[in-house]
Amino acid sequence: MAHPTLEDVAARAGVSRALVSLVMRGSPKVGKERREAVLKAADELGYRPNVMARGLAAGRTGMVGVLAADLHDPLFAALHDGLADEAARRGVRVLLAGGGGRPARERAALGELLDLRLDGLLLAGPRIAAAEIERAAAGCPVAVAGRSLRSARVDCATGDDAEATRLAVTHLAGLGHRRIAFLNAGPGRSRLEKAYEAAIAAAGLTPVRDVPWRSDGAPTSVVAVGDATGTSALITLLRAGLDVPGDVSLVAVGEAPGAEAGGVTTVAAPAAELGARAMAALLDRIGGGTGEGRRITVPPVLTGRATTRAFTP
Amino acid sequence: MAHPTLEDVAARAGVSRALVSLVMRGSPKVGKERREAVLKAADELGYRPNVMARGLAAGRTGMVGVLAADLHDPLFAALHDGLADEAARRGVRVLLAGGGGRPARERAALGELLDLRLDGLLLAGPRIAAAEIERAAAGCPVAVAGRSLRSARVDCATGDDAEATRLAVTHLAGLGHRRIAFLNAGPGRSRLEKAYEAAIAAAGLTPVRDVPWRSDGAPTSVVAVGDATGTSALITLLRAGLDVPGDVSLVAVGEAPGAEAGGVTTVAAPAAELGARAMAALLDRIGGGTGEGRRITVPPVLTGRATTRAFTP
DNA sequence: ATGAAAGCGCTAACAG
DNA sequence: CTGTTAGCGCTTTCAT
Repeated sequence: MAHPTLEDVAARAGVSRALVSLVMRGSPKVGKERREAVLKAADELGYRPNVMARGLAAGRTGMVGVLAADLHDPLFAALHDGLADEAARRGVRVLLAGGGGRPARERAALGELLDLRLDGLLLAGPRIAAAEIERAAAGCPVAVAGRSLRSARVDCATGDDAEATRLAVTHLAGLGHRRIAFLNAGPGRSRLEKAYEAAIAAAGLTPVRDVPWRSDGAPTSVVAVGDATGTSALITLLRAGLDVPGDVSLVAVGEAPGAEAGGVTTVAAPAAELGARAMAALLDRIGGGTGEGRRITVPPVLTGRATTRAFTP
Repeated sequence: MAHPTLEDVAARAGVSRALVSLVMRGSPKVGKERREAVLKAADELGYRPNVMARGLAAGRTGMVGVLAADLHDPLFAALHDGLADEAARRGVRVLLAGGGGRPARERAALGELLDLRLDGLLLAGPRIAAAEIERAAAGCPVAVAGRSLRSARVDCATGDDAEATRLAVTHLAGLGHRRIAFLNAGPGRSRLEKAYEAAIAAAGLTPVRDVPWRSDGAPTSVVAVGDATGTSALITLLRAGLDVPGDVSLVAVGEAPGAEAGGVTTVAAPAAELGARAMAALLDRIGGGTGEGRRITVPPVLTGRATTRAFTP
């Protein structure tokens, strides 16, 4: 028998279907004797409950969907580690769908996930319009990780890259660096640059701009911002013939691919925690009814690796 | 109404449920008039078919599951691009599950996917035992990408890293390099090292081993093997004070994270094609009944970037 | 061309 | 404690 059903198990164990259903869900009100008979029959037949049928009948599936806007983003893998752990801890299954980095695909994937009628949805770094998310949230509990929405019924967990930038500057300043440059290759330039400037000012320093390497007032350290900037920045510096961290120290803001392998000191939101917090909020919402959408901010963490060193004149 | 059903649509359109079902699936044998009435009602109600119910009733879901052994592997994202395209092209939905890099988790995720009773399963880089895969394949069409199984009922699509290594050596030799070193940081050392040696011999050269940089017989080029080797190798070389590709050329075998951003010349299996081929095989198997398990080998491709240059004495 | 009826595999009240 | 009876939302014969 390819896929034995509840009924097959019941027949083999000589009991009713309902009894088997109870046993499969671990109900306490079944006699030891019968329970074991059922378990034995199920095992012999290789019975596995059909999740679809179960979901249809119960009205809940015990599964949540996770929509990854972009599977290429290494951030997502870390995020997934955290949210999967949290879900496993609470006995919930996770199903993924990938948005392929394109809003159109993401929208389609969201629709597919919605059509599955899962218990909830977690959107990781969504790029689609807020209104679309809002609409999805009307029919299904929704949480978002990596983007903040102003919505009453969506929980959001985000990092704080302005704070991360500030932390990077502070760290470098604490190491004795006085000339700290800012390097950007990504969106959000002005916002993070402002954070940089504010942090520089707060440390009693002045921004370093467009000063050539090895010149007199050359920076002794760099804060690199933007997703792919960490390792690329290191390579750029090395290519310029600089010793890192001998000549300049480097701190990358945000988890760049290969930052660990490349030994780049990084300050970023702990992605796993971001995922776990978002999942926790989602499961709370699913379980505990409703409430205002939560705004969760996870503070950035500095991971010291091999590209920073105290400034020595 | 939160989730209108077929029945709601039927009532609103003044027809029977069966009629609506036909229309939703685009059957040609429905009068134009009624069809439009149904479509209109469905639209007004915001009707979305429940895929669980549909799957249960139809015996097919129109979805395949993809199990990613390790979401962290950037290879998977590329693989997914290819397989998702192929699936979309053939009107099939894709659902993902992540193995978290640990066989135990992968096993669990496989079970969950199996319990969903999808139309088929695609295993990406599975680390679990062949016997387990075989067992899964007994109850559900299965294809594997990134690992070769000797199984009659599982289709496998793989790259060929020995061939990739050979190609890397040949490319460098073609560029005029005579002293080509081999750098390894990963499993499979002996196999790839043999491929390196064979290619070196075929090019009429001799292997370069343990010769210090800048010494007399120092290598003028390097073939770096192993998953994280590409960018790390570049960083290592730069750190050693070498100009790349001025002093040495570098070819990484396998798609390393950040290889593109770092501008590292790479020779690797085109992951998207790997995914597409595996998905195609799976869908063929689902559609066209059975047949011997296919063995698909996708030849590696060289992506010239900024770390190689012709040798000039 | 359209509707009625019988399930798909399971859960959830109910009775016993 | 256990079995019976209805569905969950949809597809699919089979009549009409």
